[in-house]
Amino acid sequence: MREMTTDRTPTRVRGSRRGEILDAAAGLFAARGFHGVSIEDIGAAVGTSGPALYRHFSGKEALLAEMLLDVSERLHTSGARRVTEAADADEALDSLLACQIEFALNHPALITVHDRELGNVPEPARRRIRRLQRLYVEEWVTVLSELYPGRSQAGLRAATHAVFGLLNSTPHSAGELPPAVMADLLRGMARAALAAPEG
Amino acid sequence: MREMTTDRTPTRVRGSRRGEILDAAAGLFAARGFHGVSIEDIGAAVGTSGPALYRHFSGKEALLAEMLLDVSERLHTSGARRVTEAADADEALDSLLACQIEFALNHPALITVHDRELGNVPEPARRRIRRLQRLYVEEWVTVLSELYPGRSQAGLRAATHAVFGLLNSTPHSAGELPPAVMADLLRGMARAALAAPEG
DNA sequence: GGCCGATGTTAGTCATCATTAACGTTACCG
DNA sequence: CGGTAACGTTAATGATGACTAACATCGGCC
Repeated sequence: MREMTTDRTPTRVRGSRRGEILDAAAGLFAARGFHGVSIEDIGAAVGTSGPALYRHFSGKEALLAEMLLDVSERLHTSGARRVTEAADADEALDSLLACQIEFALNHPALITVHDRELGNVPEPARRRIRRLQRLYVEEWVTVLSELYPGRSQAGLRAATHAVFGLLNSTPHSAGELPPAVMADLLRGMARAALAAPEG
Repeated sequence: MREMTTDRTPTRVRGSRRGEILDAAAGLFAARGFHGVSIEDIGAAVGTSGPALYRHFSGKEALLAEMLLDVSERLHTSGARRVTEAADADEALDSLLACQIEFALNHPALITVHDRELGNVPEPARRRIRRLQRLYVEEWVTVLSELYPGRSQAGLRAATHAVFGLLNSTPHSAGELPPAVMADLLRGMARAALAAPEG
């Protein structure tokens, strides 16, 4: 989004290296935490050694920033798109659930890093990520307000965070259940949890 | 539990410093991650500077180990006690929920560290912590098996992890709701989520 | 009053690590 | 061909950080 690559394949495949690095870093960050992973580790994970990373990112923090920004953007925009396409609030909630579950099941490392490492992103990018996260939560709260009128915004916001926690539990119970079954289980639990009476 | 302190106050109050250090470290680890916090940081947080810690713990990892071991033990034993005291499975689940919610609301930092930093605990202690965590999950699964017969163990295990994620979301939505209201909300959501049909 | 144990302090020491420098290599493009 | 852009490589360099050493302090207890 910042780069001027001419889109002609520069030597090998397009931006393959960049993506490869981001993927490897996500896995490592999820497993050991941002400060528990060295530049060398990341390089080794993609078959290059250490400082080669600086050809693709300006630094370790920049790498993390891009990763989190990308996740926040994907969640927010795909959520927003599917919500506007939905016929009613109930369908919108289905879409939001489907998005989040699909993402959590397919990219557990990104989900993990996304809600752990915001604190390590330097300030210019941090604010943007926070903003996207806030917008994403507000999408949920808006849909839920329509679906369950009479519940307070604060309560719905807390409920939304709780459901995120529920759905993002996926990295902790990895592989115990086939993905499709897991998805159904999570959807059912989330729907029931949201429908629970407030007090 | 390992120390031979004679229980006569050694200079000031009993083990005050030890506990103080563990509390401060928990907050810091939760906020910045194990590797993002230096021994100096922890010392500064309790008013001493740096290496004073080594009078109380053999090292940074030992400190973390003790912290996680303590949390795992508290969750497991308090859970186990309240379950055996319960009249039936429904009451047992109430107790488990109450324990977990109380802990999550009162010690958000410990909860956060507990499910993030196991990987940084050195091997002798790690196995013990894992064992306690497994036992704790099995307590839940046992109660749930009795309450919802016909559901698979694997499904109930995944559901349990999901509920932990839901309840432990508390650190993310801190202070939006008064604790008592939050507790009721979480209890209601967790109960509903667990009661949701499997598919 | 002098020893001791608990608890600190400040100055090393030795690793690790992010980042930079200086120096190839390859492949395409004119 | 010669240039150049993308991509790597191996050595510094400079911080930071865990841990150790050597040296106080201070409250009780004989």
